[in-house]
Amino acid sequence: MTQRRVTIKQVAAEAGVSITTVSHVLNDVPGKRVHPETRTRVREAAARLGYAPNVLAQSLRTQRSNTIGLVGDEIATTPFAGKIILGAQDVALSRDAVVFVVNTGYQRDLESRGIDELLRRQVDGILYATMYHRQVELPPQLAAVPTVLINASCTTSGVPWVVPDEVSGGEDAADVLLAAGHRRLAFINDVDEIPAAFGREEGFRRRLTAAGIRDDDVRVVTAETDPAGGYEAARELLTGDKPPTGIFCFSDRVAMGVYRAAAELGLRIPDDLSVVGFDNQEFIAEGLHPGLTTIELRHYDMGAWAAEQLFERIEAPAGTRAAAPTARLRGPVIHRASVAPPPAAHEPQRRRNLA
Amino acid sequence: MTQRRVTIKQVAAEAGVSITTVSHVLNDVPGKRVHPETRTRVREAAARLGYAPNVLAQSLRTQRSNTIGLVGDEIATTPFAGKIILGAQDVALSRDAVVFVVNTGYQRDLESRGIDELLRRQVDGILYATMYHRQVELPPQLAAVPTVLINASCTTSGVPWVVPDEVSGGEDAADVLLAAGHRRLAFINDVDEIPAAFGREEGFRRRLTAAGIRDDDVRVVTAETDPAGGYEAARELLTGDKPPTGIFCFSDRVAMGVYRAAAELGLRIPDDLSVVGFDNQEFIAEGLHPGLTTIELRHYDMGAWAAEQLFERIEAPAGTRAAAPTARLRGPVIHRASVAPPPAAHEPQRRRNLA
DNA sequence: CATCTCTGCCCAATCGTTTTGCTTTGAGGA
DNA sequence: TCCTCAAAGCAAAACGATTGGGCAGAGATG
Repeated sequence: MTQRRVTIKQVAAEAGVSITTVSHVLNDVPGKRVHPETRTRVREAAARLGYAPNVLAQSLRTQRSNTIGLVGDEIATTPFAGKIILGAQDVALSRDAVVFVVNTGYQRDLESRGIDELLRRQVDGILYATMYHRQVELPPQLAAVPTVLINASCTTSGVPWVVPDEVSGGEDAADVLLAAGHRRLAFINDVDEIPAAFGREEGFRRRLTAAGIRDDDVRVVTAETDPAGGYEAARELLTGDKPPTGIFCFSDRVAMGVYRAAAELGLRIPDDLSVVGFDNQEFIAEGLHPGLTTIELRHYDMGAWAAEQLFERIEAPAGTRAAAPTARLRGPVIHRASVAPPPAAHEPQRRRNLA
Repeated sequence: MTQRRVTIKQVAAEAGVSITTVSHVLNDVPGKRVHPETRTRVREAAARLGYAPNVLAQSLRTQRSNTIGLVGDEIATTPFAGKIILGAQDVALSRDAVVFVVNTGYQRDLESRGIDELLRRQVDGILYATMYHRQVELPPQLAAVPTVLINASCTTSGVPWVVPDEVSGGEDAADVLLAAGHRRLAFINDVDEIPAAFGREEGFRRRLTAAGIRDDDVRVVTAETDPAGGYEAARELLTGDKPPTGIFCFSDRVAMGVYRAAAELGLRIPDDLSVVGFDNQEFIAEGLHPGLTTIELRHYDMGAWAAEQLFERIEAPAGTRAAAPTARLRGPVIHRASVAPPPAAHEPQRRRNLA
């Protein structure tokens, strides 16, 4: 099996020229003159034999492997991650490059192993992704090779990164609820002190105060980022006095818990309670009933942006070190059916929708 | 940046020997005699310089790249897929190999592009995975290289494959419900005619008849494999006469719809209705309330099994073509809280639980 | 007719390894 | 003193490409 692949030498023989010439015509080397007739002869020979250059040999010679690595703590184990891979892969493939994927879990040694293995294979660059938006310290080995961060920022200068725009995510969530007419709101935030938590809360609060909502009409509580956490938090919010008419959830999974709490309390969504999620996690946001209005996390685009940047840096001649670009990607709000005007009754605030 | 990596030549210089000798000692080439003292001198030099062989050069020479490819239609875009990647990667890394991931979507040309790109990089073998268990025709290019199928079977002989054991999945689901005492059951199957649909139904039915359940006490309906489909199907099942007390769902997403239908009809799970899912799709099975009892799909293990097989075949000397092994992996049932004995009342059948 | 200038092509070095033979050295036997 | 042989190490040829520098031959030029 595995019959030997056809090499440049065979093409040369078939076309009756030297391998040099074959290389010249197949690569369209500028400044090299070869007779048009010979050109087509070579091309035809190559086509006839089904020749495709051996990338290993090519890479060895040119010191460019057309291969990038994607390493991350949970790059393969969460639903988001796949999208990152996909984004990166799509731009890679558009440049005839291929992507190594290394999932490190949270074992520092595995990460190190993986990166070494990639470097030994002369990857042109590495995408370093984290599952949750956070700040990281770069593994030292990465200094040797162009690197771009995904879903993470870092203090080392000169390293581009891309993260979700948490603040405007919070703003957008607020806007959706405000636009529907809600004036008493809550945010179920993550317990962990991470950029996503800070940012979303900041954006959310900012828009509410800008809209003139009084401080004691907005409650921010924290909970575990899962359905159980959301359930607990929502029960507490909804059974207290002056319950919110709209709840913004740190994640779709949290929203899942809110749905349950609402159902138990006899509150219909969206008639009695509006809910906005975060992530647009397929299977949840779409699967809930009614469909969950939520803010999308643009994992595909982060992967693609990062890959673009990476190739940019790989191709830039050594000296040209432009300042490292960074990006905060603003996710669109995905409108489904979980937001509606608040129930008309017993609202102390001015009421606007007098049909 | 990207300071040149240290090569074998530098190690040789540092140790004061030829590169031949360095190679001999570092690879422990059997039958080659080199003085113990020289050995340690070389080893120390290598360590001091932090030498790691260039895999590209190595591969070029040895025709073995220690690299495998994982290509699949949705290898990166579904929650399952990640587990497959992970399983494959883990066994690969344990052999100092690395995994290329190529997601092809359903575009035949992209698939072809991707595979070519992998072959040009001399991958030692390829794992070919499909998202849904089905039968496939192998891309012709794969004939050139060892291949193992994941989640798919194929008619080409000599190609190992691994798939979920659908039949025993159906059996296990039946057993769970039977053991709880249910005698009137339903299966919401997939509309598509795929192995998963056939197999699960076969297993499910087999156990029921073996348990003496009468044919008109088991209903099998089909629905789209999503919450909406499950909802519709469940409503119909539960509002008809002689409604089932236990429902086996083709997938956890379908079960999600069943939960909603039950809630609407005032049926509590598991008191009034028992539900069994399939997939153990994190975030759903666990996130539903009460937690969904379901059959796990062992994606990680499929990835790992396939990778093992692949390396086995790669390492087997050319002539040794053992018959291609195949495997059906039986998933464990994950017990949560959605199954309980049927309600005691108004059962026409013999009643057993007379507390 | 000698020289110059293109044109069209090829030689050989190189990338960093592995691997197949040598070659060198010194000890031991005749 | 010479020969043989094992031990220890090295030179050089791959692997399959790219690339800088030639080199032959045909026209053009003086």
